[in-house]
Amino acid sequence: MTPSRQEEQRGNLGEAIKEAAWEQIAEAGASSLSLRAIGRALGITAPAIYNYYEDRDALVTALVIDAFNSFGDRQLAARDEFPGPGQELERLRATGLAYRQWALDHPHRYLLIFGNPVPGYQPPMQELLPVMMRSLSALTGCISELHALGRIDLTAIPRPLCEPGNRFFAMLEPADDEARAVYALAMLIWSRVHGQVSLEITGQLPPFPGNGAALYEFELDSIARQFILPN
Amino acid sequence: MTPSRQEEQRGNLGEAIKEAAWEQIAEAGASSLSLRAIGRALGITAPAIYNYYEDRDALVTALVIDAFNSFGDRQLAARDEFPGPGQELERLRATGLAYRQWALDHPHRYLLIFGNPVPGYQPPMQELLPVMMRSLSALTGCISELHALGRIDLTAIPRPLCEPGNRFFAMLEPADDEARAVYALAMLIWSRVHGQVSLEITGQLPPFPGNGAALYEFELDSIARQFILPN
DNA sequence: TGTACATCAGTGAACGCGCGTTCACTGATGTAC
DNA sequence: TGTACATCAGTGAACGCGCGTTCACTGATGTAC
Repeated sequence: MTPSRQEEQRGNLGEAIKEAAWEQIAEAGASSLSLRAIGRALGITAPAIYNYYEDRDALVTALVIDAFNSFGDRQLAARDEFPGPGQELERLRATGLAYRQWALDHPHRYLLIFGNPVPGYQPPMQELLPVMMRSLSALTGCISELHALGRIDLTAIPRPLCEPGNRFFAMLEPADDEARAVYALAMLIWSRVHGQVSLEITGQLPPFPGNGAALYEFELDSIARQFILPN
Repeated sequence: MTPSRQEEQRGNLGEAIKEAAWEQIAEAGASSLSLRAIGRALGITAPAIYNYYEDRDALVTALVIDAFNSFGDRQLAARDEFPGPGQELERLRATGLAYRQWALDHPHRYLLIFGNPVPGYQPPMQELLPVMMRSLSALTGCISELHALGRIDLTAIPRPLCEPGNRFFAMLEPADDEARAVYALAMLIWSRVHGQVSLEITGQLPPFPGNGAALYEFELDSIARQFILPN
């Protein structure tokens, strides 16, 4: 059954609303997202939006999910440009570079999902957690893969981080010490990468306005040197 | 001349306004700061606030400055607990630990100064830059000090980061390559430290809810191992 | 010590604004016979 | 092919709300003689 004209229209306006929302967020940040302003931008009235999203929070949730998916897609695509065996390090590096590049391309989306919480918005964690995990799956996948090849230097990862008994590890079904170490490393890498990227896109990395790339690549190399064994 | 009762009162209410503002920020974030709500909390009317701050932006600026100063003070005090010669590494470590602890103690102040920009607030950079620099002066001071002792491994710092010709280095008067390398290292450290701290206080570092300290101390050690030569 | 005056922190009403959400509606589109 | 009906996306008015900021004011406090 092909979609009726009504259904087509419905789908299109639903997307157009999100696009207008992103434009607003890019101009003034996520916290000043306004249904009335979206309506104005699209030449419709604000109540029309309720045909597409239950309320303002539902729209924000849709935006967050889209952002996570776009972010994850970009990293997975970059990783998959080095599909061969023996290219594990290249895959990790490509994932890291894609992480930063997506954030630079979409600073407001990055800040929406990883920055300050949006005031008044209560994120539906149950719905968001899987899509958030997926958005980091290229990174965790690369690390797991290297670990399977015995190339993660487990001795470089501090013991306390591998202990069971916290809510995150509880989600990984049968996790042994090694599996936990692998995840701990992924989070450590994430933390370093996020630090620079978040300072960079908020304009707070003063020394290197033109050299963010150099600092970032140095950090990726530092990570590889510190935790990954040569082949 | 001792302050008149009017002047005393004036000073106290000015401070009380900031305290009430911090309480509001702690509850709902900086972007929902409202003069009327502050008035309500203090049992005064909103226009009275205009006797103390020119407008809402001026109040936010005062809060930002206070936060930077409190943040800087804490790090400088922690550093100064190891005043002896030969305690340079302890000073650096104490500074780093104080950085995280202050952020954990005052997450909303940290997010105000280093997180997403406050929507609608245009920070007066000229006024804020010195106080921001001071808030990181414990870190930059420790690094300079180690450098003076020849204990910074300059070969570990990538060349591109030390090149002149960007706005930050332009502020440092007679800067040679080495001085630039020292600042570059400080910013690199800042970026790593900020990454973990910002994820931690926004509740996004899932694996280590109780182990943030362990990961953080590991990162401080990694920094020392990577960039600082043994005595 | 007492009186007249000046100061000025805080008031309360008002301005114009924007917001999310509800609700009865209308009018174009699509369906059934 | 033509007519009667059903659907439902979008409208426009209204609800109650909160906001920053202005302004003329008042009344307690402090000062000068």
